[in-house]
Amino acid sequence: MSITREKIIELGENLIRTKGYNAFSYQDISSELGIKNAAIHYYFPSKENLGTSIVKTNIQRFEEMTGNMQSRGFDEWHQLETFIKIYTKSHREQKRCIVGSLGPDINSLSEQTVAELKRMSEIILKWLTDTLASGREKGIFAFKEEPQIKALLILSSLIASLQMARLVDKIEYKSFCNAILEDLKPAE
Amino acid sequence: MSITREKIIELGENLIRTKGYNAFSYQDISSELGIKNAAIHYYFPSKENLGTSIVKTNIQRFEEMTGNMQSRGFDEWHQLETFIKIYTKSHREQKRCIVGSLGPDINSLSEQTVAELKRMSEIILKWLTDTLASGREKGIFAFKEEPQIKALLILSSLIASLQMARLVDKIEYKSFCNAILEDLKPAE
DNA sequence: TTGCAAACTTACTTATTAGTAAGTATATTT
DNA sequence: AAATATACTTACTAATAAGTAAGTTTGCAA
Repeated sequence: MSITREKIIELGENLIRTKGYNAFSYQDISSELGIKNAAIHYYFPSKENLGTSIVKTNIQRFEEMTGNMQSRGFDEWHQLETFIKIYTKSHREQKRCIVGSLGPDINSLSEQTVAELKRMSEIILKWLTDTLASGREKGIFAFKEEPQIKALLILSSLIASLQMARLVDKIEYKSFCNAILEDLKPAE
Repeated sequence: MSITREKIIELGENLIRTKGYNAFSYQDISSELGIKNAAIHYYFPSKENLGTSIVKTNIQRFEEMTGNMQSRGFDEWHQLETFIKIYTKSHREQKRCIVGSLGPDINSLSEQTVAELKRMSEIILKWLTDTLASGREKGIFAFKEEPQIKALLILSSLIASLQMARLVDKIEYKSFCNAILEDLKPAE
């Protein structure tokens, strides 16, 4: 694949995760890459197109990660820990996640992009639900709620906390993430 | 105060909460109200100005609500329940809250608007923290975490769940909110 | 060496945006 | 009756947006 194409996707993702979809333009990308505006249209005819491609790339990345963890035999606790690390990394880099960045803009996104975004949310939520359920069966996790509800609670917390962290200064993000894991620990 | 001014604020708030700050224009408001673009500039010279006013209005509304609950002697459980009702109402109306709508866009908002938004987040978080802390002292709530962390967890969940609800179809929002309250119930 | 495709640039169009300056109608005050 | 303030409209400007059509360079294949 083309290096330029990959750089556009990477930069576009960063712009979405920092400024937001409607606040970035092809100019932001072209000036950063030292190319012309039309060069981006060469790879991605429309902005919708670029948006959709970015989401698709993220889905792929997520599925590779979970696939890897499962094939390496990570237990559920280890898997959840690894998953949460994505968010602590995002927090360090002052970025949000793709779902948290594009979600707010669904009313101004194309059908295709929305469809991919929904697919991504559902894939993440399904993985988290399954991991929580099988982890509880094995006694690794303990929680009262339905796995789906618990998954939604955890995912919501992670997504929104990245936003909140940019608004409320004194957040200790690590203790926040610890609290999520701690809450799942079975009583001795 | 002017009725037109109030209508502009109300419509602006709705647009921010549905489309997002960068996706709505003065045109959206003027065409809806049957006035000209410039009429909005008469009341709000700049879009930043309108944004800031909308946040200020929301802060006022929140402080009136909490003030009312306290003066009427609502206990902590009742107060939290009422607070959560704001979000179930938003969910019914397919809207997000102001913090959840503007938060994603802080990198493209004016200093003033960001300052007011931060103030709003801190006011909400402080109220929630205090309510959780005093509720736990009275035995109304039970939770392991620091009140501030717990407040952040709950607020994050509420904010993000409004976003998630628009992405993941099968969410039962009521059970989601129930789970938050249920989690705070002391063991018998 | 010619032909052709990939990877762009140049130069543009069209649409939309926030914002402004000057004018107008209406009601209120002096 | 004259002056003034309120609440706008008309008519625009300047900037930026996405997008396009046609041309250019470069490397490779026939």
